[in-house]
Amino acid sequence: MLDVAILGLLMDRDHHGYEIRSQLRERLGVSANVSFGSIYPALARLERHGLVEAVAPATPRATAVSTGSLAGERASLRTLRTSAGLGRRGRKVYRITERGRQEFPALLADPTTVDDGRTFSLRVALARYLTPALRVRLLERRRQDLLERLAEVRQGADNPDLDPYARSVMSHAAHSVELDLEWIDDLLSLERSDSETFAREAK
Amino acid sequence: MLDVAILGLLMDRDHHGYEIRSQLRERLGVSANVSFGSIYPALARLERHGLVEAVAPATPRATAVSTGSLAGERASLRTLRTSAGLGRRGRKVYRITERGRQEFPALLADPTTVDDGRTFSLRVALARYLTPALRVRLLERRRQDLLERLAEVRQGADNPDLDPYARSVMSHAAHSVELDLEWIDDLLSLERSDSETFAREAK
DNA sequence: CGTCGATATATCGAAGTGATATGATGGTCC
DNA sequence: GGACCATCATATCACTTCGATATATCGACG
Repeated sequence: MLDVAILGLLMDRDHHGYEIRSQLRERLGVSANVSFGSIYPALARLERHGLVEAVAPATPRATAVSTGSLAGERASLRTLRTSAGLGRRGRKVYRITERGRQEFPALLADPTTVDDGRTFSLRVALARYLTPALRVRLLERRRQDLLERLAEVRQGADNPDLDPYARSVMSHAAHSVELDLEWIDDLLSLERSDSETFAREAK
Repeated sequence: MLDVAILGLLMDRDHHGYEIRSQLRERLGVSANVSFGSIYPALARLERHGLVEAVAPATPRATAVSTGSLAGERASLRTLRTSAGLGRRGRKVYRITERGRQEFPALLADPTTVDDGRTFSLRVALARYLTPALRVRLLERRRQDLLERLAEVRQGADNPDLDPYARSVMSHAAHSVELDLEWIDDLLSLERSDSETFAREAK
């Protein structure tokens, strides 16, 4: 799902790898610091698949092709780095390609992957790129999963075989799932009132 | 942290791999189904390190060393499987070793690893194996982390740059963290009232 | 008798983590 | 002006975990 998150950020504007990490926290609500050991390979992967591309920095200034002077060699080195997408300060800025833009909504909506808490939050954070119908499907699928999970943890919370600490974990998990369900129900009612508004306006 | 979870289950009683997966959900509150692709390698790892060992099943019955008859070959096959810890139906039951028992509390309390939600819940579910002082340290460390996280997500919830969906994710994250903090504060006050009770009794 | 669903172990490639290395940039203190 | 340090930035490594897949056994059902 990291690929989707990165594409989601690039839909807005270009980013380099280091920046993506902070943006994941600040804009998409990802709680853990995603490691660079996953971000850089992910960018390379996306580039290989043609969904993103490295862009030349704002100040390319790599015009000099002077003869073999020391300054010339420096310039040609700079040109090399620039052509590879390496800008000032060694930054490598990525842009989403046209193909990336086209395929992103399908990746975001992909119904074959089952959501856990993290991927679901990520998808909601990017939900503006989904159609209203896909948003509702996303929310209702998660709602079903949470209802099943709620039954499980409630059973655990009442299980006298468990010691007080384990029961406390179960009971807190139940409250946490209940909070999630309230959130989802709020989002669902917003979706429905939006579509009503739309229906009324269409009349 | 899977190793700690498995050892925690084995502290109670022997288990085989397949069973461990269900027990993680039922007794330790792990929400995602941990894949067998991590459980079996984890058991092999723990066995290699001498923290767990395969046990012979309840009905070993591997006495026959008859000559090369067909029945004899079957029996020797059975013996082979039995000696490797493979019981009836191919089950491989594991037991925690004495060394495993000794090292488990230190692994569970390990202060060098930073908790996310999953590892923290896991540790609380196994908190009966910690001393009261280590329990309090665990809870207070997590409390600090959550306070920092709360400031972050509250900022995100108020950030007008974000669209309504992303803000909703941030706002729900804030509520969720608040719920976690209430839980931790409850657990902490329980720890303190327990130690008071102990202090009173010691008088 | 066959076969279907649950039990059970095992392995593979891909993806993520945490640690570590390396270097450029910008600010500050004397 | 220059020495120095924190931050910014990319990259790579070994190890862990995941998701999919293969395989075999057991019990129940018609």
